[in-house]
Amino acid sequence: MKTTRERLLEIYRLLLNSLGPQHWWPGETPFEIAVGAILTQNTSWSNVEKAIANLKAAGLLDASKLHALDPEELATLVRPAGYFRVKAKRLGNFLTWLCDRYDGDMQSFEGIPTGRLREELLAVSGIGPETADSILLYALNRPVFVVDTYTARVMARHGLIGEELDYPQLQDLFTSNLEPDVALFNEFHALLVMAGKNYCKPRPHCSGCPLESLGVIPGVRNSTR
DNA sequence: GACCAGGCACATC
DNA sequence: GATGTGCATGGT
Repeated sequence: MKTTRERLLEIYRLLLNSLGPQHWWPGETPFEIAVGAILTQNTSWSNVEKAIANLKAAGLLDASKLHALDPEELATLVRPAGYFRVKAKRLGNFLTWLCDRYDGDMQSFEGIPTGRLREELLAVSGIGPETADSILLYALNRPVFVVDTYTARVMARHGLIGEELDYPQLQDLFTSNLEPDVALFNEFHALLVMAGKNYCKPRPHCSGCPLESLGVIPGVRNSTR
């Protein structure tokens, strides 16, 4: 009988072998990654790219400059990302926190415990668990496992989880069975997203998925948190 | 034209 | 505490 840890690592290897390294997160600076994390909420990355390109072209991919920008102009720039009024507001909330508390400099996070940083991010209206964790892992290299709808769908589709788990439960499945390894967490989440995009689509039923041969992970239904 | 996309806050029961 | 709804562009 394989342990949950062994099953998870088997999934990881299967995905990595078939899909290859994903080189996440697409973004040149921690700030760009954080902006992308907010803009990609329930939105395809191709749309986010257009919005970030607008910000770059305007020379505004900078916390202080964006913070000083007229909110309506910000909304116009991020329009291609969808939900643009909501996202402009959320970006503004993030910028206010970052500029007021950390002088707009994400380098200032160094030395701050991950747990405290997570709490502060979650206190920003518009930043939920996935966005906070994406920023922590991909922008700040903190060992936090990011889960999302793809993660839940891929795992459920292949019978690896027996029911719908909420965010903390799903996250706990990974973090309590894997060592806190930034590189592993980075690649694993990216691979699960790619598997979700390319194979485990909502419909039609996934086919050709690297995980089709897998069985059920026992004992994850009562994962606590 | 329907469906989907790397969520989140808020209203309502 | 659970469930429902608004938010919006752009690709398939």
